[in-house]
Amino acid sequence: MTNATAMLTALGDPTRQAIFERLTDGPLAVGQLADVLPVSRPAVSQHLKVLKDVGLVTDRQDGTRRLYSVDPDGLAVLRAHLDGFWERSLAAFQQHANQDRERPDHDRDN
Amino acid sequence: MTNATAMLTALGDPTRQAIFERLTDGPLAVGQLADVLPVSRPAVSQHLKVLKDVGLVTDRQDGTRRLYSVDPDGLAVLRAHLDGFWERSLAAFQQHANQDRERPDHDRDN
DNA sequence: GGCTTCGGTAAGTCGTAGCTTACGGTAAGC
DNA sequence: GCTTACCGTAAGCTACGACTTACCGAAGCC
Repeated sequence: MTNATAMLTALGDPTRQAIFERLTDGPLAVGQLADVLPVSRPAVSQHLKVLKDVGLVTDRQDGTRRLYSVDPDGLAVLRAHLDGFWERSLAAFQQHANQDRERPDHDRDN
Repeated sequence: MTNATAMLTALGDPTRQAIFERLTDGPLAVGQLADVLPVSRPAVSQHLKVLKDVGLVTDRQDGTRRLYSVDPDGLAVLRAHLDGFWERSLAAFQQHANQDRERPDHDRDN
């Protein structure tokens, strides 16, 4: 399982999506996230661990608090993977279109 | 739950990731996918239904078979959502950097 | 009309992911 | 030192989702 697929799996959970989306607006502490989200603080902490393990967020100490932010590098990896999907599907589509043009009689494709 | 978040949730499952990735190389029938993947044909069928419901794939009849392909429009929506993450996190990062420059004596903000 | 291929759906099992409460540990403030 | 604020981890419960087998329908082929 590559990094990008692990990131996709991590972002599969709606709560983690919400956490990550909040972090895109700027760094937040665990308690701040728990105040906004409909889950307990330990739950947020566990989700952050998952996001951190796959490289989507980073954490830094700030006194007694711990600030989490999105990791631009991790997000870049995920975007690159999606771009790969895009290019390959586009290429496959074009090839399919060409095959249709070469065989205009073709078959039933609806 | 917007379309993009639903797509992310759908792609959270590794098997669905594998299915989707195969489809980026071109259209495939259910049986063809099941032959390659380590799960049964009904399982593939169920996963395809999920991917179809969120708009990531489309299906078309081909005789007794049913061909599935990635939906470029759906994939575009997902990419746009990721781009939103990217831009917002970048903006937040720049703002944070500016704040640090304005107050080099370090801070405690809130 | 049979027969085969292909695929969607129903029903049921089982593992695990997500959540909670409870606890311990560290840093700041008095 | 004591207390408070903040957070991570352990333990345990529960719900859900991914999978299987079994069944049935639809489209081609003889």
